[in-house]
Amino acid sequence: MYFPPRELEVMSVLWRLGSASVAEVRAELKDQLAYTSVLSALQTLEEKECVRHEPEGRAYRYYPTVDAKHAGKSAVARIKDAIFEGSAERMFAQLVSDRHITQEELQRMQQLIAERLEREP
Amino acid sequence: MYFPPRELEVMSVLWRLGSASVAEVRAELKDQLAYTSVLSALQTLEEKECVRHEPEGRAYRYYPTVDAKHAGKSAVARIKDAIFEGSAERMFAQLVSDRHITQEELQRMQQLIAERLEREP
DNA sequence: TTTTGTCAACGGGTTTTTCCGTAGGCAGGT
DNA sequence: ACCTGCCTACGGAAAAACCCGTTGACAAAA
Repeated sequence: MYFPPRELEVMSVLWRLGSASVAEVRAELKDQLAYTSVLSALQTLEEKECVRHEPEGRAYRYYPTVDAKHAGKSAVARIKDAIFEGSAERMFAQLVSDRHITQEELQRMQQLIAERLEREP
Repeated sequence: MYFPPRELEVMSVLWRLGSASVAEVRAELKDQLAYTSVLSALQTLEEKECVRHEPEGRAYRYYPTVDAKHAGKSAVARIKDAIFEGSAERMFAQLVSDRHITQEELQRMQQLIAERLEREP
């Protein structure tokens, strides 16, 4: 599962909103694209069966058919293997080097690890 | 900084080996590509100034000009924002859900978080 | 009814990515 | 000198990605 930049942005909108019309996707994108450009992207994604649509009034409503979790799994694996030499630890180091992670987040991460260590001793 | 699938594989080889000739990159790739296919990928990457080359005997030796760390930073940010709604915590959850992370790795991760929490209380 | 606005479908143009065949250079062996 | 083998450069085909204009449908407003 791989998404080129623009298609990833479109998928991102659908994951965030749950579903969206062409106009709604368009409104969420940073770049100001023509309506038909966004429609094209959605049609491409539909061809790949990553989204589907249902009629809604005169327009279509688009739904993601792959969930963010699944896409995230493969994306993380790809980056981890290609860039961090397969090391989850190194990737993690990059992840937590982010300046604006809250203490609460860090603590919940610790909690997650702790639980996992208890579960598999 | 964004690499399409094939170019990412090539960069991955260069990061892992430090540097490589065309033949060496070719040998590391899973897909069996023609020699000129690998050369093309490297030339494309060179055009984008992501690699450079130096003569070595009759052949060229290619060096990455962007380091894995830098590429990793932008890749992680992109995936985090697009797929995990900007949440480092969610991405982290995906990262540690990997079945074959060792206890030692998990403990070092905890260590990393602990240090960071102490440093910024 | 006419106009206006929104919509999807279609087609086309451009760029990027991917892959490879061919040509030509160059060193080493015969 | 000639051939063999490895190398790069070049060109180009094919597919994918990207972007948008035009068209025709349809409904609501004027």
